[in-house]
Amino acid sequence: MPRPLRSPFFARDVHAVARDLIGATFLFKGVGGRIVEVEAYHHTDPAAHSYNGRTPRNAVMFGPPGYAYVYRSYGIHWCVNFVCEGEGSASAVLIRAIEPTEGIAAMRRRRRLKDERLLCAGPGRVCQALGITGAHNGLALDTPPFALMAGEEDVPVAIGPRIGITKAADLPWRYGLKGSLFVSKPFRTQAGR
DNA sequence: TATGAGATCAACT
DNA sequence: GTTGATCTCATAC
Repeated sequence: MPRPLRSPFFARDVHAVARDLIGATFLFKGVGGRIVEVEAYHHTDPAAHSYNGRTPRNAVMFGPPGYAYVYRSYGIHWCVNFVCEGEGSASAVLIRAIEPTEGIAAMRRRRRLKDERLLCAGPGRVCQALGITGAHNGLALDTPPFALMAGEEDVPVAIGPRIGITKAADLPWRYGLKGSLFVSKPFRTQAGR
């Protein structure tokens, strides 16, 4: 039986959580799949929303671990993060891509797309496919409508620099499932370099 | 394949 | 007024 991931799982170093989330199953109202790509954001990181202190938008990041931080990106998209470490540490993991396994028909309806690879290949796409919006900011991840289950042990994890940022862009804080066709952009290790 | 514009909101200068 | 943890569509090479 799948093991649910609860608060203690998130009350750890944000990089350990990010790596362990690869291969885990993430569902929202029964729709979702296997997490194949995430990025870590530490509060000491200039690219983190929490770097310059607390604002109404990022307040959830300053709360306890194991909660969802949902924010609007570029005015139109929603992106979901999992709050990590301890209360006030303001670190989080951005969910960037999912391999769809549950509720694929519902995701296709929301995204109006046939290509399964693109349904959840990007942080904005993940929220659109699963139906996550700002209304779900601050909800606990271990109770409905959210559900999180541990995946297989020892999945192969690829690591690389984060995407779409300008500050601290060289830090290798992006984690992915090695060889997955569902990531938003390939990892260099996949391309064989 | 690659680059560019537009959509449109919160935070910051 | 500008920028950004984005995506889609259009046009160009």
